[in-house]
Amino acid sequence: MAQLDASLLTTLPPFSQLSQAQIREILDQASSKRYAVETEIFREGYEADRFYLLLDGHLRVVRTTVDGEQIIALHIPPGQLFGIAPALQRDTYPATAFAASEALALSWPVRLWQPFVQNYPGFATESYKTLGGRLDEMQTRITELATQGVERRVAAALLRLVSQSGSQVEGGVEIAFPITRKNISDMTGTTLHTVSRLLSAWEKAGTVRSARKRIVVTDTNRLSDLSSSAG
DNA sequence: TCATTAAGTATGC
DNA sequence: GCATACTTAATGA
Repeated sequence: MAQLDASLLTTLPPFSQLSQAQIREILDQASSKRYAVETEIFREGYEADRFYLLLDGHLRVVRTTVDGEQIIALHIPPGQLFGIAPALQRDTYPATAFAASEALALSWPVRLWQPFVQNYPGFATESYKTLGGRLDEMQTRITELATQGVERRVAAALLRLVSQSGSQVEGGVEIAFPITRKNISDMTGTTLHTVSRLLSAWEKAGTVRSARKRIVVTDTNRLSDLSSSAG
């Protein structure tokens, strides 16, 4: 898109090895779109006609179980590719993506995936690194679900959120998008009540500070202890 | 150890 | 003032 500056992409891993001319080409073929909070970007099971790059904001990627339960698969921070079904040899999206905060994304038609992979050095390897990282995280979480107690899982989830999507604030690091106790319970396989109790206890202990839809981790080391040992 | 039920308060359009 | 977010306690698997 003409109004987008090429410098938006030069620092991002999938494009960092490309010339200005190549980045121009890529931008010229992109559509950019803004998404309001809680807007659906694409839906699980639907034809994957485009792939995306998140420029700003955060996404929540959700899978729906047979009985209609929503499981939060992961959150995506700015700068990452998403909806890259073609990289998985899929023609439908494996999950539904929502804007967790107001978001801005570029997208391209899937038919450009192969040309991108072939023509742009580093694009493929960086894309697969992104996918690999997500796979690692999801496997870690499955293991946690099966083997660890709720407190450890919630502590680990908060740590991942602040490390991937944290912003520095006075006295700690805040999760950079609105997140509810229900959201956290949907990530960790517990209930919003248990998450609420844990956060209340941690707040009393000085480990976190929270308000409605906002969570600040004030003692990362303590959370780290909780996530790895009994506490 | 944790989910569920239930019954309340707080917060924000 | 209503819906949504959150808190807390009690009960029981």
